[in-house]
Amino acid sequence: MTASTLPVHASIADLKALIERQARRVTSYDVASAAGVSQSAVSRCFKPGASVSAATYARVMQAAMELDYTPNAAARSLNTRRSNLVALLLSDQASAHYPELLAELSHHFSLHGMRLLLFYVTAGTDVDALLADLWQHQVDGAVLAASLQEQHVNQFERRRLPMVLFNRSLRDRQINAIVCDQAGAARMLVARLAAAGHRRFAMIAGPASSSVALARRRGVSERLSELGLPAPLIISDGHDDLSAEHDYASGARGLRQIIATLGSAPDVVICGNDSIAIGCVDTARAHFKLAIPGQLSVTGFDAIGAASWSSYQLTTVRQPLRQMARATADMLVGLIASGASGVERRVFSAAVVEGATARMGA
Amino acid sequence: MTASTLPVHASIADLKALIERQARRVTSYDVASAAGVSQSAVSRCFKPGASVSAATYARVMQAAMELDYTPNAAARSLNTRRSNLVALLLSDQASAHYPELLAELSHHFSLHGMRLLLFYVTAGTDVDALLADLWQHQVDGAVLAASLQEQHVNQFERRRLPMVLFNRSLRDRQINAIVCDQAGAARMLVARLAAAGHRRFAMIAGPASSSVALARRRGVSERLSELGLPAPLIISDGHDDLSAEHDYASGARGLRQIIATLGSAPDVVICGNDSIAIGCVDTARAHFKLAIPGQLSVTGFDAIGAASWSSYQLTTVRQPLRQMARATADMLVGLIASGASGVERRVFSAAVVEGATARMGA
DNA sequence: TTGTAAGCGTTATCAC
DNA sequence: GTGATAACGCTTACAA
Repeated sequence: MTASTLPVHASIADLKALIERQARRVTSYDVASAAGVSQSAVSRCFKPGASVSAATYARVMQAAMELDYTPNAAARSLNTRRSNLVALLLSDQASAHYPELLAELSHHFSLHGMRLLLFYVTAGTDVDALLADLWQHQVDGAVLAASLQEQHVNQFERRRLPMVLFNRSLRDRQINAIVCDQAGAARMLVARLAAAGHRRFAMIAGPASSSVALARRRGVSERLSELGLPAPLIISDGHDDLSAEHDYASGARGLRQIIATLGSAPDVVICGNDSIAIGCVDTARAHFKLAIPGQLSVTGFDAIGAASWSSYQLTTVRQPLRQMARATADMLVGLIASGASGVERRVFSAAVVEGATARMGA
Repeated sequence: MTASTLPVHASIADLKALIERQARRVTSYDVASAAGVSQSAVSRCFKPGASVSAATYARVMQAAMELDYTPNAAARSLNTRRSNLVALLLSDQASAHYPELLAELSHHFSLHGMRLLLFYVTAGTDVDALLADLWQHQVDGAVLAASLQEQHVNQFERRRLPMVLFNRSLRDRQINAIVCDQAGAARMLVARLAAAGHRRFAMIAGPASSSVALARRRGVSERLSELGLPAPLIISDGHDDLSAEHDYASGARGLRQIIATLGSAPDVVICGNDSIAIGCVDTARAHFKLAIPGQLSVTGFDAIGAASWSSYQLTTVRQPLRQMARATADMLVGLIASGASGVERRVFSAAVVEGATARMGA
């Protein structure tokens, strides 16, 4: 027993000292020599479905543990051409409106052994430089949750980098995407409001730079026209400075503008998102002394945390964000694994959350 | 002219076809052969301060462009031992309370050419597995913005991986950190409230698992005792399910519990964060019909977006989050560059935001 | 300034 | 099951 263990321990200590002196990393060669096997045996032990005898495996793992050995992802990536990295292109809008998105995506990708490399796309971002950096990192795929110009999206295709658009699409282009039917959600909301007797609609839309906001706006207009109701008065701030405070302020401003324009309150104000809606509700109550939903209905989108606060209990629309995050990971992982080219577009639908800020007939 | 350009174009097309056929990536060798230089010349052209003649540089860049060449970060990382990757360990608490943190960190690291690799640490996370994955990725450093056990933090030191703790610290340990003086902020708040005449204090603390929440709680208690005021009644939910809704609900529950325990409302309720405070304000108004701040003062922490909404105008405390993010990037980049070992701890201080939910004497 | 050649630490192919 | 050996694509002395 001592005869077999002592020499091993001695050599492990020596090895560690040697590695230290040479200021290099612990490699699979070190583990191999410590375990008395070949380097390729070590490599196999760290590959999930490889054929190694139990005895070899045990000795290798023991040595690896004693040396604090960890496989080097850069070296592996060089060889396998798989980095297990996924680029996430995120706008500050997306992260502001869907704080849980990131955690969900991260979670689902990690289930597949993949990690997220973060690329924030904000107003001042040099997208070309960002992409140049992105290509270098050899990511296996990308999730596009930021609005990019078509020319930039095209580069992903040219480089054959698997990608999935999240809640956005490109006109006249078939691209893999996970989306929520924003227009459909808006249409449904309009239909329910109309059924409950609302006739004079107004809307405070989100930023025109957001495809989500545009789709909601389109859905509202179209459905109203189909129902033979008058076109809504639509207010839209040109704000790209996306912060909850800004949205709140545009809700407040928007309502004032609507009432100034119409001369009186409409039946309902459909707001492009919940922050806007809350700003609208607060202004309606405090400034115009309107009872909600008695004298004015207000609705939002997204079902953020504050929407359920008892002061608001906002009538809003919830996207199945967790499912969408999961679908995004599954789709991208599938594309990466199969190298497939078939374009798929998964459309989720949103659900109206009946709160207490809109009259909804029985 | 044609004599010099035509052949080049022909060979570039051939080269692209060849690479395509061999299903391999475009390498610096391809660029070298297209530009008629050696591979190392190409490498130099992509290295910032290298010595290359203008003519060579131009031809290389031309060829690189035509071939869509991009340096391979994995290969570079393999021999420079620098990945330009920073691991960000994030709790869902941190991302929920500081939605802008991520964007700020990402921005400041990108200024140094570094990208964030995301590691979410949530309740169910297997931290050992997470760290195993982290080591493999050869990150140059790590930002720890999640609560980890000491044994896990120690592993970063053992592996000599530069790290910076964000808004947390380890008892009896000197570790590089960027923090905000939560206890100091709480003390200042207490002092101001006491000066304005508040005597009976209560607190609805955040989760005991959060070091930030604990520090705030400690600051409140200590300062009150120094002032010779009675110890506060402290309510704390054991909630680790961190969502804005949950915080809001604990604010509501907390106030009921406080009033039930004391038999009447205290002078002020200091809440561990803004969501809790807003829940408390709503319940005070709607359920207990208390005028705020007339009959009850309420304060929060963090100055989230909703704190400034006109229904609340919360008196709260703001951390200089952007500066802290910047300092984090600077510190970590410095540590990576210098291989330094000196421990530094930068402490930022927070500022009271005078809202309308607490009586603050002149 | 430019080219040659030796790594960096893996995985993969192929005999044994 | 196991061990040589050749990539993977780059950086970096060193020589020219």
